[in-house]
Amino acid sequence: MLDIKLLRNDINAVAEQLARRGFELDVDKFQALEDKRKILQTATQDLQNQRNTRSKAIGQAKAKGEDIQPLLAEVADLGDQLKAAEQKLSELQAEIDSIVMGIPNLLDESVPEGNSEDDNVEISKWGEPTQFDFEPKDHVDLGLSHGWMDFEAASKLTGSRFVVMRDGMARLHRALIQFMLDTHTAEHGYKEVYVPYMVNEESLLGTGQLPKFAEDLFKLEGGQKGEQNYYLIPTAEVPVTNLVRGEIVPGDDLPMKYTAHTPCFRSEAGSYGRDTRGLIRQHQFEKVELLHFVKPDDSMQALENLTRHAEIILEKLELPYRKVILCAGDTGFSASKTYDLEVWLPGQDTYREISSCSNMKDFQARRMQARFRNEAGKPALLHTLNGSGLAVGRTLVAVVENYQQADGSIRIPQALQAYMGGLEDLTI
RNA sequence: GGAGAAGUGGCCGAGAGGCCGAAGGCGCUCCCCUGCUAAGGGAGUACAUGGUUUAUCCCGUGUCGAGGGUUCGAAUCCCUCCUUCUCCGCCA
Repeated sequence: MLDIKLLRNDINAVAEQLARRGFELDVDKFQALEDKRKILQTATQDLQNQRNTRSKAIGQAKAKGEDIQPLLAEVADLGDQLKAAEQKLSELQAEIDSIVMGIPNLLDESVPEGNSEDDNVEISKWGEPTQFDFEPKDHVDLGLSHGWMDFEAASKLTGSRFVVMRDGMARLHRALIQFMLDTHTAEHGYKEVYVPYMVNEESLLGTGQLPKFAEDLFKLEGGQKGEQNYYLIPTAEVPVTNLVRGEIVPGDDLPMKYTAHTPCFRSEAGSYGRDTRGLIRQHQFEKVELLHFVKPDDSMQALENLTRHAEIILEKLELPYRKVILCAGDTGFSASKTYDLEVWLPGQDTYREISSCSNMKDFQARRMQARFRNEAGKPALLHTLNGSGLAVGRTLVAVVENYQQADGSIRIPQALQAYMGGLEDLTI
């Protein structure tokens, strides 16, 4: 959520900024609503003031034993007026809120212009695309031929875009998770957290998945109390970031760095026909997430650090990758600046996204009222960041494809061997 | 799942229709006193938001778990929900 004051004072500059990412802000509509709000709110508060003053007078008169009937007559219709005014104001406020909640974050100055992923800019490259002296297969062929991946079984159990993994592949998948968590906690200073995989609506509003992107989520029916409906998390970003929702943390506690492994559930609405083959785009996948809560001045540096922590996983696994900065049109709703890490996939003969690291600045914090006590002792919004470190399913794909041998076996990266009981190869 | 109890500022805790944004204590900040230590005295100390503009000040409004209701007036009374605790049951 953007600062409402910024919208009131400098809406044209905001609109101009948002146009960079292709978002059109209806300036006239917003200002018309704001003008109405100002008048209505002043009037309402004036009525409230009258009510309070007169009620107080009644109380004092009563205490002195005076006759309060004349006073009561004076306030007779005040209540109805007030109720009507409050009603109108809250309707108007709701309308303004829904507009404001639908406005994306302002982009950082360093974000390049552009409309789509084709305009993203490569920042750096690590390693070279893996060379083979045979025709490399993609992970689906490799997985199927050994019975390691079973998409048919998964579709029987559930449906399309799920997988069953068996034997060494299932273990390799698990090993990756342990390896990533251990690296981030032992070497990068993160605290590990375990969080719910279902969250309520407030949490999704806080991180920005709602109200705009409901169709991307799995919403649960039944089994929950009251009228509250739960959602499956689309990323650990939601539960972990919401840990600070409504909190005022001591300034000395910042920066806070958390890592969490969770499954992620995405409906992938609107992506029909894309990446239907294999593990690239599943309804359920595992991810190890990195999150920072920092003071505003530190967030740009924190984004560099966080991205670097994700890069190190790829380097330890010796997987060639490149780092790109997302252009204005490709940067996500809540993000101010995003780096994607793209790993080399021989099966697709291209780089594919494996991590996305973003600085949300105060956008999520404002929605969540996540604050810290600054030097002056006053509460101030903190900054939130998150990134994948890494997407486990896609990392598995990268390992399988880059480490494949001519005979169809998979070499196990050095860094993972300890997590595989010393195993050096996955063979049939 | 059943029975009961409770949610008040950074923390503890009083408050039971009006004089309550809220006693008192702890903590924190500033000042005074004190040779050091320990102790003592004084002042200040919630958040959001409107007027209102970078900010301060001032005035107003809202907030005592959340949302409704009763009332001229609600932390206080009523209803619904959420959460926590205790006991019982069930369970990985």
